[in-house]
Amino acid sequence: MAVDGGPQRVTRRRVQTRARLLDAAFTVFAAKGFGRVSIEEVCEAAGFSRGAFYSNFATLDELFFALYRDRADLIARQVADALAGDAPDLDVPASVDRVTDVLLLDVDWLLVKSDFLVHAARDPAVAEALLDHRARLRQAIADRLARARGHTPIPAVLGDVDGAAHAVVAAYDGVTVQLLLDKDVDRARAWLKQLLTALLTDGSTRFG
Amino acid sequence: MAVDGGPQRVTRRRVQTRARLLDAAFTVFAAKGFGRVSIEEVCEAAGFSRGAFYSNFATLDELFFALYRDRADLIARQVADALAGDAPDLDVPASVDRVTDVLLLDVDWLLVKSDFLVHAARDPAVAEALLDHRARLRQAIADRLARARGHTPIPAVLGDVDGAAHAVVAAYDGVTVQLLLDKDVDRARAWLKQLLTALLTDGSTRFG
DNA sequence: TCCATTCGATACAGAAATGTATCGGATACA
DNA sequence: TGTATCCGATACATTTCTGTATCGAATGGA
Repeated sequence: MAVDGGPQRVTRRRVQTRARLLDAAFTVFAAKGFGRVSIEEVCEAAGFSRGAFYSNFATLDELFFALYRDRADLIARQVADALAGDAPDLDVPASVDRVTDVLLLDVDWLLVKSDFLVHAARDPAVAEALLDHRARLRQAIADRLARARGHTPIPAVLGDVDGAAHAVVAAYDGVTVQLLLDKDVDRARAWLKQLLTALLTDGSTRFG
Repeated sequence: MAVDGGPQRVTRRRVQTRARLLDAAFTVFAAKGFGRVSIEEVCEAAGFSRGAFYSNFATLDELFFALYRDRADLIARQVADALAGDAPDLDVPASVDRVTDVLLLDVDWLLVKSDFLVHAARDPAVAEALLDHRARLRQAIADRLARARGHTPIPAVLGDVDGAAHAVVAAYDGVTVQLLLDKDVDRARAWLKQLLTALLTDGSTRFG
């Protein structure tokens, strides 16, 4: 029943069951959307009965939260890794390429993440968790930008590196929206790179 | 039953019933999210029985689509009006202020719009409608930017005015995401203005 | 291997949502 | 005003989902 205090012995079987439920949920959520999925459907996709579900989670919301946390942590780590490895003298565009590839890798994840967003938008507790994750993501980006200052100065309008990191995330979110509609990953990547370039590098060359 | 061919006489009463259903749906969708709302709840909020609903719509999806179309058209017209009235010699920042105020006016609408986005992301026909609306929005922005060229040149990295309009929409979407989580409209507006300024004006002043 | 504990399947009851068929009152038009 | 048509309320049948209680099987430690 996923009660507080929980089980004393955490069985190996239990861990696998939980993982399979989460994986199945990801697939089903991506395909139909969180709002249109029943507990039964998740169990069926995982090859379990509802008994297994109620033994591991209290509600579908709880499962969704666990699912999001697991995957979001994974992504955040990937981004941090992708950026932390850079030598300080590498220019920002190279990092932009790398982080863009990580962030726009899996459309299914973007779908689930968007579901989670609209879910969080109506539940302050969930919203806080999402804001936390976004803060971690921004931090990884800000750290990278801080190391690059001097090589690639940041536009003054954005303020400091935190402001710039904020802008990067906003660009990412903005490009994501378009990608969700046209499903064109390559275009989205190119477009995100272009946007980030416009935001982070000196745009002294103009036309008009 | 909202069948093809529909009713011969479109009664006055029918028009009002439909409008009241749409208004009630907007309220309920904003509060609970599309995925968690039943036909019954919409009817109750509107003060009708389910008979009224089925007389006007076949499914909740159909109602949602009509709801989105009505409101989105309204917003698009407001944006177009806000921008079209500008004298060509007014600078872009003034337009930025104006369009920002229109776009980030109503958090409830942003909530519903986001629901519609994740809905559209899983239904190509709906996605096309949403892409259409976005194209209209971009057009209004591109038109305004085209008139401003010379006064405020566009960064070369963004390409032409269409690219710049694309960037404006992306920034809008990106800021919307953050707003949905922290619900801070004033901050979102200030932040959007800052982003648009960074994107559209010459960022020659740097720090680092 | 034995056994205490836990895990997940099954069965059941109740609730909620859906869609339809029908009927009385409202509405537009002559 | 009369009347054919339409609109929305009501009642009903059905499906779907949920949550719980119970039980046999699996598991991990002695």
